[in-house]
Amino acid sequence: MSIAGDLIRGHTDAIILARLMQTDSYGYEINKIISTLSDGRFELKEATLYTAFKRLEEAGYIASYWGDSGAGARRRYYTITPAGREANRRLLNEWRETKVIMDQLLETEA
Amino acid sequence: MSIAGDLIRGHTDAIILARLMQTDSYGYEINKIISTLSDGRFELKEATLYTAFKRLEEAGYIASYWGDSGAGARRRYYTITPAGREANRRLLNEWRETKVIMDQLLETEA
DNA sequence: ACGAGGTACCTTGACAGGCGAGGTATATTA
DNA sequence: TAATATACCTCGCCTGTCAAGGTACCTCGT
Repeated sequence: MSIAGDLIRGHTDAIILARLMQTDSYGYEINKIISTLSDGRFELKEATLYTAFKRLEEAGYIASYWGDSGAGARRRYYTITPAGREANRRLLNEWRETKVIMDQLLETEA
Repeated sequence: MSIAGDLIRGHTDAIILARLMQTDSYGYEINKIISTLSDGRFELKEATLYTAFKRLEEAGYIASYWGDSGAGARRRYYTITPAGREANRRLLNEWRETKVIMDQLLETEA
């Protein structure tokens, strides 16, 4: 089974920030890692990914710089800002909260 | 903390069907129960709720009938159909899958 | 008698995020 | 030289959420 768009909607930013908490990275790589971490069951579409980068950068949660490529085209690296780390904490808490509530709503026999 | 719309987006149908798996119910009551089950941390907005009923009925997952009201205005009751029970199983599995994947994406130090 | 508040339903229009489709450019390998 | 992988980006559609507004009934206090 694979997980589609609206199920993840609202968590895209959290996923990206979580990656950048580990290390600076660039779009293509982030997508690969997400795919790997989810055992291929989920991947952000490119349009979604780059839209999210733009949104996050405008919000001041990430910053970017051009890095040199190993092989292939040039890479735009992203790094998380202090505000981004803060947002990451908040979004992680929101996700944990969402889990609890959703479980209550879906798994309860009330 | 309370949970906003987009975090739940895509799971609205699952939430409603889960309620109707227990018993027939009507909009106003379903909303109350959802609010109660989530300890007031989440509630579907009315517009969202009625949009969802329409969508679910068109999909053949629920059916409706007018019931008599105890006190107040008339009530439109909803009942889950066999196809709806099937959908409920599928959506519940999707949610469980989503949890696993999201946890891998958000909680992993990879 | 009347107003307030709870019960109960519904629609319209705006908005935002996901994504299909399309485009650009470079490096490697067959 | 063609294919494939790397790598970035934009446009426009679609869909679900929701603020705002509307209708109607019943009860209770004054």
